[in-house]
Amino acid sequence: MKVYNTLSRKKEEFKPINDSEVRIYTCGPTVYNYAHIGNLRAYLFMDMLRRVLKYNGYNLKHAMNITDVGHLVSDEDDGEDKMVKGAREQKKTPWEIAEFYTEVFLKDITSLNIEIPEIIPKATEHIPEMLCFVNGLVDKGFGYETSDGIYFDIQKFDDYGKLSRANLEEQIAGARVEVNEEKHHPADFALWKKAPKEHIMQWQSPWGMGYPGWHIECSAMGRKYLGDVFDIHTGGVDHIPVHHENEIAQSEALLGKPAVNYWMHSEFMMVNNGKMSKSLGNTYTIDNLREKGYDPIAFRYMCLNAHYRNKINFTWDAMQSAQVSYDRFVEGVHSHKDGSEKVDSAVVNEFLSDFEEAINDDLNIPKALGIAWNAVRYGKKSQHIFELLIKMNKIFGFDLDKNKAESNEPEVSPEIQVLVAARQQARKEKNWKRSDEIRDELKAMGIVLEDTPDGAKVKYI
RNA sequence: GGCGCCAUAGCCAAGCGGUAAGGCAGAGGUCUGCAAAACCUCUAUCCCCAGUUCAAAUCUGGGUAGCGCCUCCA
Repeated sequence: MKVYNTLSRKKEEFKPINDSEVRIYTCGPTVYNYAHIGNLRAYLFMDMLRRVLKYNGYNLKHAMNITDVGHLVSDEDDGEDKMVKGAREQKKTPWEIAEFYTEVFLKDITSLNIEIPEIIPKATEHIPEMLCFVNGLVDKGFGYETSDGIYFDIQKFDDYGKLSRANLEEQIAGARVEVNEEKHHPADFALWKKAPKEHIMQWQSPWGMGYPGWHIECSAMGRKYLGDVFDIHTGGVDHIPVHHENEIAQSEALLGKPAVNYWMHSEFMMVNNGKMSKSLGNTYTIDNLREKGYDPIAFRYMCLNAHYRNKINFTWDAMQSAQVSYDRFVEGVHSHKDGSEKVDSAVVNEFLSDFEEAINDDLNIPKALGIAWNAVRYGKKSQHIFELLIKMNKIFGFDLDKNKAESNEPEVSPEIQVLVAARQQARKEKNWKRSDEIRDELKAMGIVLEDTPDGAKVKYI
């Protein structure tokens, strides 16, 4: 299989360090708020990567951190810290907040059929590893102490900026960089911060009480669970310029060699062609989708319909389109379940090989989905096609097993049941007028009937 | 100011040099008492200009539009 490596800006043949087990690190969430659908897209990408690797027979050792220490104390603009503030008002500790949102996050990704990585380390439980990492860097001369913390000296690391290919000098000339006289270089970043007394979370260190810098946790936990050198590191594109650049600097400075072979990044999700961010207030959560009647898996479908390295523009129209497509896709798959027509195995094999070629070409899931549709729409109904689609679904991860009709069957009140029965009776008597009256009546109540051979199906609008 | 991404039908979106996947919407049809649902059929020459090539949506150069990052953010 081929994957696009941000470091080389090219698709490369994927060669794992260890033939049987692929080691991956994914930058996980900071659990201080609800994850929005843009965040979730990144984990959908991670899930695709996992599934394609497994499809190719690899075992996975995959770590995704939970960042539960960081900017909880900051007094940012009020818009965003409402959750945190609210939680504080409820007299919760940062640990309780973290626990709450970690649980919500895991529930959210589960509702999208995202497989949970093998290892979910929490930052607060790895302070010793981080301190060890920082110490190592200081010993090697890459870290230095200032009055407020320990900083990484990027000028000592020749390759700084190689991932984003940023020209530091030029960037700094035009960028707003806070002046910190004590830093050797404006872009030097904190490995460890000394904590003011009022800082909520702090730990003992060789430099007094403090808390870890924003980048060190991933380097330290990745190394602990995956070893000095591992295969793939993933994250969102926003991590390229700073977070991952800094991880590279830390790890390579300490190890004297690259720690990661392939860097993979997923693009952003836009809303109405613009940026989606908490600070703009245009973010949606999984629950928001549910409130509007959308199945989380239909959102999954929407994301799978675009390549992970391209932006997706989220609109409610697109969401609606995805829901309809997804429902029809599932129904289409089932239409082959009991099919008895014969399909040449060459046809099935061609679908499969096209499919495999697509997923192995840097996770071209949208193309694979198109191929699956061609199989669904294939002229003959056949169990062989059904089995093929089931196999493909190892990648897609849709809810094919659940009977959609059943899972969507709403609770029908006795009052409505009476009306439905009355209409059935009228239809039996070919009293179309009465029958249509009842249908209109129900429609006014927000209920739509679909006549099937097994009777009328009740649907809420 | 610097770095980077992108521009394909009404909408979403593949395609990466050999003559435009797929989905939604729309139109027509089958089915149905009528609807609905489902199913079938149909609908583009790829932002503009120039170039390379037997051949370009795909490569090169120049425009134009949009977007992202450079500050916490997937």
